[in-house]
Amino acid sequence: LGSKADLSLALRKKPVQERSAATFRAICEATIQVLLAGNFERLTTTRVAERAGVSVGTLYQYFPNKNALLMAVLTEHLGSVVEAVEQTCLLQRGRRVSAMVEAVCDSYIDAKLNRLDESRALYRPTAELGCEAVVLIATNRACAAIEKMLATASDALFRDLPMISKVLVSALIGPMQAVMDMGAPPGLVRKLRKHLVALCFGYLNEIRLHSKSSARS
Amino acid sequence: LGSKADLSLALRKKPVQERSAATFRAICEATIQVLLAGNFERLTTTRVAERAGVSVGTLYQYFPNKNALLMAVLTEHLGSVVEAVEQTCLLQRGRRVSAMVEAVCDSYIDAKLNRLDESRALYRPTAELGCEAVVLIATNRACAAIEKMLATASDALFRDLPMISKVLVSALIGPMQAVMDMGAPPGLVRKLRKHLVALCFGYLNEIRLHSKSSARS
DNA sequence: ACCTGAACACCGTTCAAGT
DNA sequence: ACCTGAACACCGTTCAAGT
Repeated sequence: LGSKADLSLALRKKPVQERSAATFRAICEATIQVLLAGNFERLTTTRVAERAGVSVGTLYQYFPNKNALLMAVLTEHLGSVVEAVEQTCLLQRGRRVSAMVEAVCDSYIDAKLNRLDESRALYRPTAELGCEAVVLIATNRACAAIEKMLATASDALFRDLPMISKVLVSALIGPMQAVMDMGAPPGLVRKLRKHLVALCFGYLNEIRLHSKSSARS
Repeated sequence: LGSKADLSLALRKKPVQERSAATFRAICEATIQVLLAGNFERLTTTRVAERAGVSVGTLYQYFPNKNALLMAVLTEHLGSVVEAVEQTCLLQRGRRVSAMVEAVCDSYIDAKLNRLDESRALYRPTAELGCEAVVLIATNRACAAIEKMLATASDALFRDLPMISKVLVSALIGPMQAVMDMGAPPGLVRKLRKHLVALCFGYLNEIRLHSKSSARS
């Protein structure tokens, strides 16, 4: 037995054959089931395998460790959210800043709400080792999309768009998460929409290149 | 042996006597040491006890479980950050919004940077069970402080300050965390300062009650 | 080629026994 | 009053053996 934990998240087998693909999916779905059922601590390789109807050994044929199992599911989840944002960004190219901000905020919120349970179950262990890497990939994709969109704005010019997009993305995540932790009641979500738009729009208005500078400080 | 985990975070013994207080502190310090030394997975009750020069049993006289140990350290860390922000908020009462925003952002960033290593080591397991509760207490304190300060602003009026302060706090955490995950290089920190100010100021400018409304959408 | 499940190492937690 | 450390339950992971 190696003393160092295998931290690689790469899967051991891609669904090479017909039957094994079903097993693979069953394990992934069982993971979400177990996660939704109980606390994060209830997530046990044995329990997942049991729920998937296979033995532990089978699980370890496809995933190198428990974390990889969790990350696979998280990757899938984040991917679907990012995809929604990317779509919106494409559609908004050439529009005015206010339209862009509203559309992106809406699509982000909606994508999250579509999978509220999954998202809440998944964000508990988000800060685990190896998870940051996965989250970073997702946020980088979102940043790239937002960056390119903003570069095409018809009514504003920006300096340092890489930084601006990173601030926007990371600033949006916190309030969204907070609202979801409170169960995302509709009234609060409505308020959140308005405030996130104000946050983004106010920020962009503040750091955009002004022709006439508004004195401050 | 009870099958349910003891999730209570309450300490079992407050430093009742002279000697035991030293033991208590030793365990807390050992926890940070172990955390700073290796990965989060290296944090083991046995290892912490060993480093503190006591046996595992002694550790469990003071902390009901491993999580409580972690939370005690995190609480201390977050408390010091919040305290800095609270101080600044008091000092800024009655000032203009721009001054408030700059001062609060600075104090938040500085408080975090003062304990950069600790903060980075601590935020790995932040999303663990029971941690959210502790984080919530800290953010609620920060929100209350910011809310009261904003209510005294000389140049602006706000509606729904509870919501506004919550958005501000949770929006600031993300970008800050991202920069710290990158090691917080000075150049990036400088940029962060500017961008967080712009984020807060732009947002507040956007949602404050206007006398003359600037047309949007 | 894929699956099984007993076996191993290790960790959180306890408790009878020590001083 | 405080500490010890062997003991217990349980979990992640493996691997020889099965089909």
